[in-house]
Amino acid sequence: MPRTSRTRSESPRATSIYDVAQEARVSVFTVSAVVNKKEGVSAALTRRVEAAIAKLHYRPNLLARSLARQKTQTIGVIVSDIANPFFPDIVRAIEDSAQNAGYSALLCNSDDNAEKEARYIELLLSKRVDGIILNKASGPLSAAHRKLFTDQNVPIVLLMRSCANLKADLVRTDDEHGAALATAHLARIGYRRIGLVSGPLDNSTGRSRRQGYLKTLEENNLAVPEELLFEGDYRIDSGFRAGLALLPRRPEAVLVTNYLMTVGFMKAADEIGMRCPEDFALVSFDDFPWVSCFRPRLTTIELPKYELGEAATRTLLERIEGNTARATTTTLTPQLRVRESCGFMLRTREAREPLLI
Amino acid sequence: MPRTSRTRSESPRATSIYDVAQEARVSVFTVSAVVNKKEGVSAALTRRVEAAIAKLHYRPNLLARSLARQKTQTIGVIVSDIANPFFPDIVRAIEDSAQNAGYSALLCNSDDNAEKEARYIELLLSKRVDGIILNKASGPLSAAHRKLFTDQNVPIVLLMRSCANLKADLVRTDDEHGAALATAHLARIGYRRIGLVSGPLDNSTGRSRRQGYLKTLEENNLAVPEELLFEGDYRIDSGFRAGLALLPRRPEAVLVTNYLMTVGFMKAADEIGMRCPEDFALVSFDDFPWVSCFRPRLTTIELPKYELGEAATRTLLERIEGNTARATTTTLTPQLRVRESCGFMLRTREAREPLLI
DNA sequence: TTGTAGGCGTTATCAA
DNA sequence: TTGATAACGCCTACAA
Repeated sequence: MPRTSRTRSESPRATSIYDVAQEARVSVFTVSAVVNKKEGVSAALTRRVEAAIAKLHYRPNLLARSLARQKTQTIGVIVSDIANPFFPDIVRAIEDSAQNAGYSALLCNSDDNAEKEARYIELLLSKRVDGIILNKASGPLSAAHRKLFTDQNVPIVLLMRSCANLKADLVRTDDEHGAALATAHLARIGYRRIGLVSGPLDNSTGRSRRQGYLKTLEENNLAVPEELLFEGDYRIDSGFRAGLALLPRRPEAVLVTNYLMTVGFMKAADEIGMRCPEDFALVSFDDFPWVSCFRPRLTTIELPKYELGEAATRTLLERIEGNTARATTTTLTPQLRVRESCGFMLRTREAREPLLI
Repeated sequence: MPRTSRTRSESPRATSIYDVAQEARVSVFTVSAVVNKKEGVSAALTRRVEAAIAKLHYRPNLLARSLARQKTQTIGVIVSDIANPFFPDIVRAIEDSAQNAGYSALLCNSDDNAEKEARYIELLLSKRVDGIILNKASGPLSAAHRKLFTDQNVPIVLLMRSCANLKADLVRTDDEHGAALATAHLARIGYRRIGLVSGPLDNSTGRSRRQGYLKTLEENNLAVPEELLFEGDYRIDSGFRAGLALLPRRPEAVLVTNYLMTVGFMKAADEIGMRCPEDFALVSFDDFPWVSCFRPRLTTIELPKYELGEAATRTLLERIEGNTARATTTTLTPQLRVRESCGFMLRTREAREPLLI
């Protein structure tokens, strides 16, 4: 058989299964069987092969294996931006879970840009990943791409954001509930003019959080303060602009639907010279270990990031292993963490003071 | 030629270069030439091939290409933990730069654990990545692994931490200088009992920062307060323990050498009931957009994270493209950002007061 | 300019 | 139990 003169590369080829077979005086089949721990290779040959492997430092070329097996043991992960602190924990969980199951993760940042996302999807598919975890950019999926997924039979699980024209597994948090928790908390404290800094309304997360907010206002017989609604894009700058726009209109409280926008919002408050919670109350989305260390301590809606990543990976791997049941939605429950930025302590103290007079 | 009956898989094969060749009534060579935009294919055939590609939605299998070309257009990235806020920006930069040059990034978390790191290195090598960016775990590299790199001719660039027995390119920040800047600033304000919460001293970063601190104490004729030195591991909990250990000993100031440990340290201060900067001054390492929004505003040594990732990728890609010059070290300069936690404002006010009496 | 066929390093089928 | 050999899908030296 081939393996003749090494025409192309001058650098010595890495030792292949042929070299091992030759060294151990067996066929490549036997080497392959030993490497893959298959039953039924005699002890004698197994020993010889193992010795040859050790001697030659043989390591199977996973590229060739992937090509032959039609399986790469690799998943693609597309998030909008790993530098957004919402994602690192999720990606960490994905990588952990994938690795434990023998998979690696290819990381992509879409910047919530449909074109970039489309390019990444094609790339991942060309690289023949076994599945994709997708934090979908705003907007629908192109028909061509949808066809690609089904044609190539590559499972995909949606992370956080659903996609109108793609019925795939979805792993998300209960955003409407989260926003409702936050809004209800503010209403309970006694605020009536409660503003909202939402995410983009062309995706499910942004809409759900807004919905939870609106529903709760209604439940509390609070009018929707149209001049206190702001649509951001989950980035710092939009939070900053939201602050500049909303704070002069004197909201009593505001719900900011992610951490980065809260950061921008607080910057704006600094510039304007308004303090939280004295001049306005705030509840933020997403919790981090450091928010309880600095003032104002943010009252937040905690999103179980690591669990999100775990669930997404678990779901994807099940699909890869052959689960063909219909698409599921896994919804994790967020939690309200009351601290200081909502002015809870403040109000209760104020409320007590009149009694003291 | 082969491509006979489809023995193995029942699911329809993805369209391959052969299908395109057949559809366009040309040879695979011609298709390959068109796909790779090689000179010298007649306009007529080019048209036919392109039509066939479009009709069949052909996308080259990058796995097969990698195997044939002996190049995967993929780099491996091993960091201790993407959930540590120091890394997301770096990884983002790496992914951006890699993508721009036509490479993808495989992400791995070593948890600063030598065994885990070793497993990842073997995995990446087996996957035939074209190069590796390594934020080395503490401890030397095993001889076997060093041999692997040279044998397989896979370039590697070290990120932040050097490695005693591996002469490879290194991209890092000037940690000694950074720590010196911080310490000098504290000394200038007038503190004399300055503590240190260092990282692990078995790696270069931890040692350098400690060295910068010690050197600067000496330059300022300050004794080393042995009871105010604490060796942490860059995680929150070690910062917390550092706080519990050091704060009761009443340091005037403390240099905490990363953000997560600062978070733990502040938690400890909260529990003990000591305030920053009133009861102790603090300078932290690493800066984030949100540190200026919450109190106390941290005075920090800013590390150019994105630039670090860019430089590491650039260096690696040059090696991959064939640069064989001797190993280089790229050192980026950190910067002092004076805010409130160092007590600068406080002290200057106090300093003025006596004059007012 | 285009085609033929061998090689990349595995896996897996089918004989022996 | 083992071996020979055809895939996997692409690239490319060499021939035509």
